[in-house]
Order: sequence, then C-alpha cells, then structure tokens
Amino acid sequence: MATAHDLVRTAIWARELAEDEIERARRGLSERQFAKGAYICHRGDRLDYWTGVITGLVKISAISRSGKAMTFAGVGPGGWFGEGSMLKDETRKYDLVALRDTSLAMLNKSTFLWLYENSKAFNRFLVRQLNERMGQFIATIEQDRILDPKARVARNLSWLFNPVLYPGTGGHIEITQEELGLLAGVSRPVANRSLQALEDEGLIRVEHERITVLDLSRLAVYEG
DNA sequence: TCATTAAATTGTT
DNA sequence: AACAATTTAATGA
Repeated sequence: MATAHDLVRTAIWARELAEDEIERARRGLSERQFAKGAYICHRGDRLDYWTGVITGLVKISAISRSGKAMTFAGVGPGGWFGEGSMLKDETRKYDLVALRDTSLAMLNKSTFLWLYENSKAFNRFLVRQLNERMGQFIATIEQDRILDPKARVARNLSWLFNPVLYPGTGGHIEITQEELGLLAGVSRPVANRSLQALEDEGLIRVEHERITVLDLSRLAVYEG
C-alpha cells in the first residue's frame, strides 16, 4: 500500500517540483484513515489541510437552501482538493464524506502556503486545477435541475475520468454501482439502468466493480 | 491447486 | 424495498 511519504513522488503536482520543494512537501504530509460513511469534514468546519486521496473515494457535496443535496464532485485515488479553502482562509463550504474506506494524504497549511509562495511549478499546477474545477462547477449547476438521472450518472462518471484532475486512471476505475448512485444522487437501481443504457450506446463498458470509459468526450457533454 | 462457502455486487421485480 | 443471480474472496483439504 502506498504511504503519504511515497505519494509525493507520484503526486501529479509534485512532478515538476524541484528536489528541495519535494522534500519540504514530504515533511508537511501526514496520513489519515476514514471508515466508509464517515464525515471527513462538515460544512462550516475548519480543515487546515490540503487533501489528497491515496485510496478510496470521497464525495464533495452541499445542501442547497431548498434542502436538496447536491454533489459537486467525486474524488478518487490521485485527486487533490481543498485549495480554495487554503487560499481564502475560510471554513469549508461543503461536506466531505468517505463513500468507502478511505486513506487520505494531508498537507498542512503552512507547507501549502510555502509552496504557493515559493514554487512556480506548484502555482502552474494550481492554476490548471482551479481552471478545471471551474468547468466542472459550471456543469454541476446546470445538472441539478436540467438533466435526467441517466445524464447525471454520465457526467459524474466523466468527472472521475478527468485526465487533468485524476491523471492516474488509465481508462477504467473501480467503483460499485451503489457508490456511483450516491455520487450522482440517484438510487442504485436507477444507476444500474443508466449504466446499461450508456453501455448500449457504446460510451462505456460495465464490468464487475469496474467501469471502463470508451468515449470520454461524449460522456462529458451527455444530455440524454 | 482445487472445491466449498461466505460476502459483496449486480440485475430485476 | 426485497429477491435472485453472479462474481469475488476466503478458507481448508
């Protein structure tokens, strides 16, 4: 199993960092485990770490004023999140839930800010990441009321395959239909039917505890 | 290595 | 929500 220490070597944001910067990042990293269903952070809490998923799956969601649950993103192994709260010094504006047993790498705030101030490579990564999230966020807003369940499943799937946010995933991810249902905000049977329909349309291939994406570009803009 | 069983996931109703 | 079928994992011969 990969540890937080090893992770620095493979983390996407560390690829272009200088040796001394990597060493600095390594010292600021710690590791924490979360059981399936556990809250990593509630909305309004202060969480002074930039967080990366080593193993497992995390849902980032919020409750709208009307009381409706809304998923912003699912984050799988290799994904990092929370840079917004680091830079703005605010409490979290969303809930973080571990959808399955999850191991997280946590970079403390002072180290994060040091990299932010001193590393040009780290800043390049942050810009790419924030830009990518912006696109996803906009898609999320229209998803909530416009799209049918099948399209929501399709888009949530495409997020998990985003090559900028999760470069590790080589075409397929391991996720159960129940977990995908939790992410997309649909029941498991609906997730099941949606996946079968998407497979019929040649966009994905459904296997046991695993989904392979055949046409990511179409999946990302799927509207039914 | 193979067979059996238990547990988890998927497909339907 | 409940049930049946399928696949994986774990165990032990």
